[in-house]
Amino acid sequence: MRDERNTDGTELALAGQPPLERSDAARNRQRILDAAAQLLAEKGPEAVTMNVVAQLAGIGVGTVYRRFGDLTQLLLALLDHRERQFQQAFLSGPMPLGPGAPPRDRLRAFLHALVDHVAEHQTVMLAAEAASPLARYTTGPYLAWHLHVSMLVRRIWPDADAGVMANLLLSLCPPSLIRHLTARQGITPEQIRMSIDQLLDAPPR
Amino acid sequence: MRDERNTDGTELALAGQPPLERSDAARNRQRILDAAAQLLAEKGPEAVTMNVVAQLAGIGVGTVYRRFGDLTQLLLALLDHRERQFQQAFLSGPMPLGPGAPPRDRLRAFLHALVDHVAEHQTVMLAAEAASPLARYTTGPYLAWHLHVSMLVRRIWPDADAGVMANLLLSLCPPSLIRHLTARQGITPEQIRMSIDQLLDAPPR
DNA sequence: TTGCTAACCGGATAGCTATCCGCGTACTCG
DNA sequence: CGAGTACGCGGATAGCTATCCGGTTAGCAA
Repeated sequence: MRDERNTDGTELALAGQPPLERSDAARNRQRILDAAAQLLAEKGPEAVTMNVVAQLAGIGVGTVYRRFGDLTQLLLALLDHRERQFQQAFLSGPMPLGPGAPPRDRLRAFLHALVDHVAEHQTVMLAAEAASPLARYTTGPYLAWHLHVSMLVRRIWPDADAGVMANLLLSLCPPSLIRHLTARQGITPEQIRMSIDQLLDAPPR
Repeated sequence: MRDERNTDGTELALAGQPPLERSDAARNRQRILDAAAQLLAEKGPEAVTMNVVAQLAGIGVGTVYRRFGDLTQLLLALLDHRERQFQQAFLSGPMPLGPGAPPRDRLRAFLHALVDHVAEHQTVMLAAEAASPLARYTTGPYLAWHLHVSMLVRRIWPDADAGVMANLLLSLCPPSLIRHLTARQGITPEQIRMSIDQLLDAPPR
């Protein structure tokens, strides 16, 4: 993955704000993530409990809580890598998702991509949502989505409340709904995207 | 308190099918609901736990689970009365919420009313959502909302997938979002209603 | 190398949800 | 009115999340 130690502390002079993680702490963080990922892959999201993760990682449960706060954050940490990819796609990727396209097209492309993104990671996201529903709105990824959509909304509906509107648009694909539609009703992400388009193109006067 | 038996059949509309509840069971159901309502009113939704409810009601915890299945359903049962009022309002109340108005106006009125309804009961609904996020989509109230909105959608967008579209519209006001906006951001239900309108009136080409 | 200290470790613990099963009782039928 | 039985009762239990705190160790400095 990466260096075991941040031996070169001297060079971190200007990045020195975070007080620097001790090497055993960094090692254990990685063990925890590995154990959680393994459990998730082999036995599904139900099996990812703090106790089991700690045991599999060979450390105490208290350590897991100190590193990740709670189960929700541990689960979300597993998605971190994919989340960064997604962010890069809509911040600086190719059109129409990335910059350059008209705001309306970018919004549509973003919502399409978000549906797929959520559908792909529904198990983890749903487990996180179950552990604490309000957490969603304060996670890094959500805030990034919100910022992006707000910007687009300001350009599409100049006199709307962009903050609220962005939240409404994002709530069109919560993990629980995606899961309900795809797993319990046999709906495909494609069908969901079509309905979203129809909703945004809206009013048959 | 009230009648020991459901001889009067108040709730049992046309159903003799359910094999009739034993009197001690009915008495305990009421005690549980009373205890839960009291806890909710006096100490907030956090305090409503199965153990505490059982103790306050003076019965065993096993009984609470047999009567209500799980915490989510117990909490939702507390809303049952209000839920029926709300249903009556959009099924047979005055225009524009009730029948008679153009579908588009009814949909708008329904979403406005739903925002208020959710905002009013956000604490209970949020606790229910936290206990199990997927339950939302299979509760009686949600199914009733969905049926109603589907009907309106079929008339507004005749060639849309009404089922999916209705779910999307309903997910515009999940308890968690309403709570997040009102409690943590200082947004009023009125502002949320305005943004919903703007979204539905949609596209500034 | 040695000593110091802040940070980390992890088992014990409290309180929760949900299930199980032997005991007790309300209702039915003769 | 009296006996049988199906249903309800509720304490004991397992497994979970999250917290706490005394013992331990990594990293730094001399």
